[in-house]
Amino acid sequence: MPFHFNYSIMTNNQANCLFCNNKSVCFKELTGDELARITENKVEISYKKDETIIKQHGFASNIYFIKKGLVKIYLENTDRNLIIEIGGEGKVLGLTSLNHTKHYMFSATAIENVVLCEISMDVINEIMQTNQYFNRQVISTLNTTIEKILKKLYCISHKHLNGRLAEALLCFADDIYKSHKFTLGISRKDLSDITNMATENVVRLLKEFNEKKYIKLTGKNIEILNYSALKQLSR
Amino acid sequence: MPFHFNYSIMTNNQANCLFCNNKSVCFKELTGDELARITENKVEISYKKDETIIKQHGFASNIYFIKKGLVKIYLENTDRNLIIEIGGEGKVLGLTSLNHTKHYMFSATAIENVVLCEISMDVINEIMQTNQYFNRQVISTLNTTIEKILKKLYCISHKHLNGRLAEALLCFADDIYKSHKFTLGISRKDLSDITNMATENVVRLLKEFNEKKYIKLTGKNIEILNYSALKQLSR
DNA sequence: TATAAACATTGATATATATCAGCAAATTTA
DNA sequence: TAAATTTGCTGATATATATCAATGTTTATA
Repeated sequence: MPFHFNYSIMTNNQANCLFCNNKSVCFKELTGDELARITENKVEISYKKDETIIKQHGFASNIYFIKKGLVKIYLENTDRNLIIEIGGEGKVLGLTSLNHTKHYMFSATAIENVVLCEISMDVINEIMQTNQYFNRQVISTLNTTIEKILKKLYCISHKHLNGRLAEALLCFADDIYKSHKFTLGISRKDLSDITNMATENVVRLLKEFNEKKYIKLTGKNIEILNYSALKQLSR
Repeated sequence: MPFHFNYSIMTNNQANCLFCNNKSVCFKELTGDELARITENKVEISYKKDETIIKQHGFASNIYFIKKGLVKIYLENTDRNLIIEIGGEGKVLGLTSLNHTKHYMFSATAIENVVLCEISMDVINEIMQTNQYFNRQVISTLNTTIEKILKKLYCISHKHLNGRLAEALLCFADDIYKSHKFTLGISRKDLSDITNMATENVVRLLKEFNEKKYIKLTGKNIEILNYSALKQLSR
């Protein structure tokens, strides 16, 4: 069979950002020119579950706008990871390196199939020089991040195991899957990295919540049965 | 004795910001006009030890630029506080509310006599509309904050008591007092709110460090004797 | 100055949580 | 399909850390 070069795998998805209906709030009020500059310097990429998107300490060359799917954002360590946040549609990764460090502060991995736009940091820096609206959106986004991390810090430092796990489950139901019934895309180990406890304790506590009918647990399928009991525990 | 009205207590310190040699990096490249606007909308104030500067959940009406002295920045709670950072000269408080929330995210209290400039949030918002340099400095400052909080989160979630206390002592020596010999301006209770441990454990560990000759401890006077041992512990 | 209040210290004890070891179940690889 | 690897589960045990109670010490108050 003669060799036919497959052009499609060499061609980046270069849909014009101007016509994208799925823009991050940061990009909502960019001018046509600015969006054109972004179009020239972005690629849309798909990641499969478990693929690494950002590596902590690596050069912060791009930012990533999640269009579809979930990612775990975490601090890496030789012995143990700490998951800071599960990010979904609309989450922008990499802004925390802007005007601060050449490296990423954390790692990010797809926990299900993900579609995102990778945008060159250079063009972001360029737009920051000219568009105040963009800067203010970045500030707003960073402050949202700070609030989330402070909440996490508070949770881990002030709450016991059951409160931390209850809070994580409510976060899945309310913010991530937006339903009282969901299928966890992550392992018990990941849950332990979110709640900062031993995996065995995640297992034991999930079992306990199940026995007390706070949740209905079937492997990775979880249904919240007693929302207010979990809410109470998380205090 | 006839009553003489003391005008001085009614007159704010309105030194012109243009001639201030002590400007935050955020304010370094403002135009003369912008500095004039700030001059009109700022007051220099002194706080005594233990006075509250910012109250968590209060309206974020001003930002505070610390010119002199140390403050503790902390999350409040009915049972227990968590000190996020000890801030000194050059620290700006309140930026984390910009474009995000009308309220302060944390409380701040003077731990020694403090001189600061209180600047109206309105004029800060005004300058953010016109000066990109200012915006970028704010972004830089926020990202520094994020990195610090992440370090704290990591410390509290991954390290044991001795590591957490060692890290706190090194922070005092390296970043806050910038000397291996210093007099702590805070109580053992505050140290426990920094390291997230029981006050009794702070006392016991300080004693242990003293016995092992890692530090020389005399009440609130601390001298670092074995820097590398503490550094090792903090890992 | 006397008294009260807050802070610091110490040892004993209780509790929360991690670790270990062994096994079952599920998933991947050969 | 079988073997190997990972993931989930369970109970027993060890450990880190908090709590409690009592006492000394400093600082604030009457």
